[in-house]
Amino acid sequence: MPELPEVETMVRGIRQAVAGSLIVGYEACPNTCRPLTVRPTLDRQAALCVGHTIVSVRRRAKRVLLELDHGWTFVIEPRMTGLMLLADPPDVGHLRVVWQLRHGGESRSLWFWDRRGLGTISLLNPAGLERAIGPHKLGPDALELTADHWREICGRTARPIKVALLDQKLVAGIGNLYASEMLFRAGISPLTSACRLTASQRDRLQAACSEVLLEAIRYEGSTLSDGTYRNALNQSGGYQNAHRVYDREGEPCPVCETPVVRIVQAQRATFYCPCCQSRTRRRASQK
DNA sequence: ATTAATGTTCAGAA
DNA sequence: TTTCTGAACATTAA
Repeated sequence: MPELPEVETMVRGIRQAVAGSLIVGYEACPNTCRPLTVRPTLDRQAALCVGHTIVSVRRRAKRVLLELDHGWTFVIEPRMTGLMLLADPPDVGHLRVVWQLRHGGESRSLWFWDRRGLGTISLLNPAGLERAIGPHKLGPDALELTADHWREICGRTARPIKVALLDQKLVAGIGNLYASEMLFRAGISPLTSACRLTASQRDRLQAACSEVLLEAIRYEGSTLSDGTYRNALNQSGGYQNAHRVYDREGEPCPVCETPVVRIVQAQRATFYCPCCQSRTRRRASQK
C-alpha cells in the first residue's frame, strides 16, 4: 500500500539516522521466512556496499533510494507491504534484510520488513539506476506537476482518468487509494476518459493532486484496516481517518450525503460520489 | 471451508 | 502501439 505519501514518510523517518552512516554489515534477517527479490544476489550486494557510506536518502515515486559514496544506489520498492524500519518491527518473522550502520560512535540497524514479500531491493550503478527510475521508465513525480504536465498526461491516453492516474509512466507516485481521493476532491468522475477532461477539470485535478498528497504526508500516510503500513518507528499513519471516499462504500458523501459507490476499474476498486463526481452535471467547487 | 479482496509492478498476450 | 490479464505472496473478511 505504500504510495507516495507513505514512501515519503519512510524516507523522512529514516533520513536523519541513516544519511551519513557507514554500512558495516548487510544480510538476510535470521528469522526471515524466505529470501526476497534482490538484484544482484544478497551476497553480491553485501560485497558491494559494506565499507561504504550512505550519502543520501531520497524518494523517487514509490521507491526509497539510498545513494552510496561510490556511486551505487539501493533502490527499495516496498510494493504492497514493505516497510523501512529503525526499530520495533510488527513481527520478527517478516523481517527480510538488515543494514548494520555506524554513525560516529553509534551503531544502529535499518530493516526492511515485508509481510507479503513482494518488495524488491536492487543495488544499481548509475547506468542501472537510470534504467530503473529514469524518465522513460517513470513519469514526472506527482508532487512536481505543472499545468503542462497535466495536459501531456491527459492527452496521451483515452483510458478512464482513474486508470491513467495509476500508470506510473504517465505520472509517478499515485496509487489506488489517492487516485480515488484526488478525483473526489477535484469533483471529476473516475470514468471520464483522460483525454476528454476539460482545461478547468485538469486545473482542479492539478490542485487536488498536490493538496491530497501533501495533506497525507502531513498525517504521515494512511494505515488501512489491515494495519500494515507503519512509519519508521512502527507507528500508524493518521490519514485514513481523513479519507473522503476510499473504502467508504455506502457511507454518506461528506459534501452531499449521497452514498459513496464502489466500482471496479482495471481490476482495482474505485470509490466515488456519483453526485459530486457526476460525468454530466456541473457542480460548484468543493472542499 | 473455500473464495474474494487488499496496496504494486511486470511480463506476456490481445 | 496501447491496453488488458494474471502472477508474484500473505493475510483477513465474508
